[in-house]
Amino acid sequence: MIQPKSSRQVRENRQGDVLDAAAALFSKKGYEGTSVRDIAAASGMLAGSIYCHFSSKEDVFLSVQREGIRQLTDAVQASIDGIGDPWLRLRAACAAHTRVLLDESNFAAVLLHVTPSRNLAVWDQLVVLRDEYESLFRQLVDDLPLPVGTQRKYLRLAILGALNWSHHWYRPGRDNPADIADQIVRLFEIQLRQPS
Amino acid sequence: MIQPKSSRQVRENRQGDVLDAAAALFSKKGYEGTSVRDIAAASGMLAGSIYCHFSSKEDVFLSVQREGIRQLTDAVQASIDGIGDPWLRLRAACAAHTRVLLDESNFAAVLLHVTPSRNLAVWDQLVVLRDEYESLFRQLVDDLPLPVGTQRKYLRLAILGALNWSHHWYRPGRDNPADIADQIVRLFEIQLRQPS
DNA sequence: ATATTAACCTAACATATGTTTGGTGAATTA
DNA sequence: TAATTCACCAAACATATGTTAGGTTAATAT
Repeated sequence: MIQPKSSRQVRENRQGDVLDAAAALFSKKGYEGTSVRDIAAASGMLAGSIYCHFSSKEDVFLSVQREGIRQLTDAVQASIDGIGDPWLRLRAACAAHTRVLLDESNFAAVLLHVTPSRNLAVWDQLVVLRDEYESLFRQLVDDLPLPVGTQRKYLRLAILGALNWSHHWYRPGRDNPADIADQIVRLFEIQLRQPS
Repeated sequence: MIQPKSSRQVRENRQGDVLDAAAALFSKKGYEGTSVRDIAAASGMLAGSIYCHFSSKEDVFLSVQREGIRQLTDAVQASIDGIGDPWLRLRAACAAHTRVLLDESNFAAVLLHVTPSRNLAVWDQLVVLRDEYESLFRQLVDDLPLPVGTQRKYLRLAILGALNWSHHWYRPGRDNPADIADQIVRLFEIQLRQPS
């Protein structure tokens, strides 16, 4: 027998359905390119029903972004847990970041690649969210033993940029997220790793 | 005396005005976020008049992209002209690429950062254009003397990714495009460079 | 059994969208 | 000077948009 769901379970799942659908659509068609009717249809309801769960289209978008941050943060923090060597920590974090971005969900893809018109009210909140997440990597890079004078800021931005850009050329099956991250970090690591 | 313009000159300038306005708007608000009326207003005309110069909104978009490619290609090719050392050639090319992307025009920014819904008819043409441009960098990276086993594909993608991503954090005045490119390329170059 | 809740639908609202049609007026050509 | 061209406007078209108001239905609580 199909499990009967309580109404609260149903409600929560439906919220999740909407977010899943929204993440997929935002990721594929952008913010303005996705209509509330698109999202509703993809979650098996009609446009107006969305407003039972979210107060506006912007609200849906913001929720998707928050979920993206959550997934990335959780994955990165779990990946470095118990690892001591600074370069290995960075490599693990980058692999997790890339895995979530490329494979696991559309939420991270929306967070990193979908930029709605800057005049949205949510804009400021998004910047804060992203900065918080980036500070994770700031810490990881700061912990690296590097030659004096190495510009850690550019190192951090270059690594994250190179990884994030993989979203544009990644093809599932042909490439592998963990490989991509490893290969890219190595390009920086080989040169900069200090003999210990 | 202000030079009197022939009607053909006027027409061409107006076409250019429309493209400038479109590039600025596409870059700021995305493809779907920009309306034909927006573009028209920013070029001092009404929506319908756009169709005197372009056959559709997609056509405007494609023209912006083509101009972006043209600017990037010209700048990069001019920048490496006469330079022999492979690493210096790469550095020059990256500086030119970054300069055009960040400072000189919105056209390159649209080309690299604005992705309309994939079901646009122009999509295939865009991919071809971008691939052509990227092959310039493929050549530059192939010409580098590198330690055996270095994955040139990832090196190329990492460099371009890191540079392109600068568009997300670049702030005019605080950073400098040429510096950004130089600092980033140096991160790869310092020890990958072979003693000659 | 009754009252209440809340997820969802139906239908509409005001506005925005890409595009077309036919006209105007100034510049170019003959 | 008369004819022609062409950039542009005015107005409309069909459709799509975000959002709201009110009704329906099934599950929950009393």
